[in-house]
Amino acid sequence: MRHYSGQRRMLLAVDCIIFGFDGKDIKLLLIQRGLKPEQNKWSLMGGFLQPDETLDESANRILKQLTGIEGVYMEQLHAFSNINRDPIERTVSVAYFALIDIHQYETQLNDEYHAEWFLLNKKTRLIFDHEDMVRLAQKQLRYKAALHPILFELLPEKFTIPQLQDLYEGVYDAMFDKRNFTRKLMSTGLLIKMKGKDKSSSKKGAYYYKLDKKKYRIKQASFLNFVSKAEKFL
Amino acid sequence: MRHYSGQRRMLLAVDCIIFGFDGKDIKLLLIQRGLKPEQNKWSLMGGFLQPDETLDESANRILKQLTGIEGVYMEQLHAFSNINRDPIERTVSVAYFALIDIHQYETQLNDEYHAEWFLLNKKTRLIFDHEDMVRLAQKQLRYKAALHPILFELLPEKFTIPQLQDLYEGVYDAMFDKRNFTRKLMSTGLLIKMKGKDKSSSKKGAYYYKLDKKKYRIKQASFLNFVSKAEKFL
DNA sequence: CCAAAAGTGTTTATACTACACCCATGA
DNA sequence: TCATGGGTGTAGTATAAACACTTTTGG
Repeated sequence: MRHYSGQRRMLLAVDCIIFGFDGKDIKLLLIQRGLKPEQNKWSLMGGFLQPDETLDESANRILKQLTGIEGVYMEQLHAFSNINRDPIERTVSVAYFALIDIHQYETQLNDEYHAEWFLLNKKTRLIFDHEDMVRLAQKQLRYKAALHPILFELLPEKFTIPQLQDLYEGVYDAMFDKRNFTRKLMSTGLLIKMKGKDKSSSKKGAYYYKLDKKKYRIKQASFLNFVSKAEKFL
Repeated sequence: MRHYSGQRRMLLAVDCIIFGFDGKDIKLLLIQRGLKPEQNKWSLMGGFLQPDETLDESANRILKQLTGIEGVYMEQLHAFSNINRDPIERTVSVAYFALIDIHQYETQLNDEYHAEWFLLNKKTRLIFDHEDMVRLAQKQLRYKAALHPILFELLPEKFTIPQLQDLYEGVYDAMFDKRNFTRKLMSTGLLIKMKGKDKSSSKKGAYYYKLDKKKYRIKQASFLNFVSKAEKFL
């Protein structure tokens, strides 16, 4: 037997929700769709699953095509399968979300795709069910970041505590007490204080920190509690 | 335009990891596969996604075919896409996991499929990548149950605290202090004490409780802390 | 010298852990 | 009457929350 008979084959797509942080705000990378239908409308970066690749490989290929970057944090989010989600043809799409450091890559954007960073809360109309995908990704980001230290993926090698706090406050759309925030952060043992200071946002300057990468890899698999109960969900 | 051109269509399958609890142990519902290849080997219950259904609908249809039951807790787990996961033909499978009360349904099993309940830790060899699916489902069950009160889905309407504790201990393969466990449980406000007692497992008998369904629906969306940090993951 | 952001401690309340004895009953 | 499992309380520790002043320095 070479095939299953009597079953219909379908298109499988992969769409990437790409989050970035510019030091102040959380942003979403969108492209102007080249294909019809909905040509020139804003859309997530996506593509079709190829015969010789897994979904993970496909998502990484797509991310690389658009941004030129590889090896970033990426996880499978959800498969979307509404029958008419793509008006042209039945297509099931598996959404992935990725976290990248904007600064490292903003110059690498591939112009061919007319990509742009959008503020996450500035609701841009997207094609198909891409808005559902973004909503779910945002929910998942909050969920995950409340328990695991994944938001470091959005920061450059060197970062300051106030930057980190801005990031968490952006993700949860909430304000945190900086004393309690700093204490929690330090209690993880994940941060290493560096010599220099970042003076770009104050006269006094804020110390740079970097991640203790060894501990980071271990702790990713375990729970943390960055965010208080009430704030874990909106 | 009626179709996307130049893209290959593929088979999409849905496989269901069905967990049950018999009052003592957590079990997994497996079937003897009717189709070749691997005919007569044990397998998850699965099927192909049909043109007129979403993945959620497909998973529910498959569950109903096998067990006759509907309306149980079910969530999408993950899409599995290894290129040769099915040796016959490239097939991407979306796994779902379901929680059902064994007692309510054990008589409804459809004999056509030679279904049987297996102890979760008794490692039965499964076809394809179904063991990966089960492992991931088990991990997800632990993750979710540490934060949300989903394990009630495995119990009948009326249940006792010791049953509930057996259930949690089974899921986490750990022992909990019954005083602390009871206190945590009661502090959720989700349980309503009933008149009768279950005398099937002791002479004194244990009080029956039922869920406060209204509060349950609200709390499912929020965090709980049934399990201590150390035990959230194995 | 002063505006603006960085950095730092203490107190209180809540939640978690460890731990041991009495109760009810059927056999 | 006794073996079996069910039910209950407390004290100590750890974690989280609320809260305000001092430091640094470029302009």
